[in-house]
Amino acid sequence: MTKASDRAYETIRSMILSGELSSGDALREEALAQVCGVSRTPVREALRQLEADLLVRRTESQRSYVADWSLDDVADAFELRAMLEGHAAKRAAERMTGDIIAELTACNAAILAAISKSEPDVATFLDRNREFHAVVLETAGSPRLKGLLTALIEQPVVWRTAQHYDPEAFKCSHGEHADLLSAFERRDGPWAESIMAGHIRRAFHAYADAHKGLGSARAEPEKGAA
Amino acid sequence: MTKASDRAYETIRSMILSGELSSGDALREEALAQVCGVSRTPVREALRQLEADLLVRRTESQRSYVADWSLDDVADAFELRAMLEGHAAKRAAERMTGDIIAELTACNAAILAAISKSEPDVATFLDRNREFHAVVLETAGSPRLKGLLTALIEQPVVWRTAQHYDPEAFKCSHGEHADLLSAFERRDGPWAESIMAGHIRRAFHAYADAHKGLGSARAEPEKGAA
DNA sequence: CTGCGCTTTATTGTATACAATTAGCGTAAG
DNA sequence: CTTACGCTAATTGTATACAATAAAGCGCAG
Repeated sequence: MTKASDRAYETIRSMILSGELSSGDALREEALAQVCGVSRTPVREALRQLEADLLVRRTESQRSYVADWSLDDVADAFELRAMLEGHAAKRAAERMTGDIIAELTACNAAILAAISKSEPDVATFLDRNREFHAVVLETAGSPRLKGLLTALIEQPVVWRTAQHYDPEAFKCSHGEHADLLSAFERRDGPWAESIMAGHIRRAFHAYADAHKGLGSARAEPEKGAA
Repeated sequence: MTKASDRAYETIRSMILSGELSSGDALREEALAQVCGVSRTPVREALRQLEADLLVRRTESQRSYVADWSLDDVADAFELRAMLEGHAAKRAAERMTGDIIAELTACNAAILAAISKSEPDVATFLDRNREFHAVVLETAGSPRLKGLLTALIEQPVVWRTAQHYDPEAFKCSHGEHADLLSAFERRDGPWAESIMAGHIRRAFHAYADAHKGLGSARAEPEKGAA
């Protein structure tokens, strides 16, 4: 996207993810246009994209609202993600090269460094973690899989649970990445698939534990990392 | 969507599916606006949607072209579809009710009737087949899965292979639906998953056979049915 | 003849005005 | 008191004008 619509997209998205807008809030184009400092046209485009991202829902009468994510919705998303990213890992293992293994190894080393500090560097962890998964997805070599997963990963639920991670959980995530690298080195697709699926499911349970007691009440936009 | 943008979407979509526009053709907003009898605004919206459907691709410089589907692309799409629809079938089996089984049974009976004529009624076959899969997907009860699969099913490749079907292939498709019903009656999720995945893969091979010899050359927009 | 860079032209991005639709509310009838 | 109808205001959809940007054509220099 280009300048204005991109700006609108990022602005609205961060307003949703930060909690400045809550689930169910109405999104009026005119108001958003003013907030973003652009006209309604790029705002409309951004809303379409956010709708595709499932961060925004539109009623039959074309009005937009911040989507609400029940725990069931979150579980649904994670289940699909586990399946699709597992599949991606399997394909990646079959197509793996030494260069990419090196890249992933470096990435996971950066993750280890970030979480080994006295005060874990969560931002770096999230960035590198995202990069790790992106490289795997790229290596899977399926444009459609990439498209589907991108929509699924870039979601509200997935972005603050890392805050709740204890040192144990960080190490666990790093260790699973290392296991994945072992599977990649051996070109063992099914193994990679199992590890990745488990990796994502663990992330879900970390999220669910942090929210237990809420039942199926709407989930606040929280971040979690796989 | 509303009148104008919907009209633009349908018009452009059918131009692509019918072959009036071929793979790689440039899609200029102004020209399309005139063809559709609307302004550029709804055309732009339609193009965004078609891009999400993967019928249209956009370059980095925001120009739109009719997407080209190599045999590899088609295989990629079918593989994902097999996995996701298999998953949907499994979930559907776990959530199955008598009413829905009755609905699916009626649907498959209509399919049998359509293909039992001296001249198979392909249009009815396609409609009912689509309905059958839609009901299964609905029963799976996962909004996200539904979203992902809808994007994957409504695709160019999938819409004319049924023309190439011989009576055998039609019967095969009907028989697999019947098997699926057996699995649903027994609430056997894994069985349903296997059948559905095989069902989709068979459809892919029907497509591939009809196009063998083309190598990875671009695939004409053809229809195939699962 | 070829390659680079500028000018021109085509195409898309954005803003704004206006039309159409929808929701919200008040009023009046049952 | 409830409900149904209709009016008003708010919101989205569409068209069009203008701005920005990228492609294409042309000329000039090497």
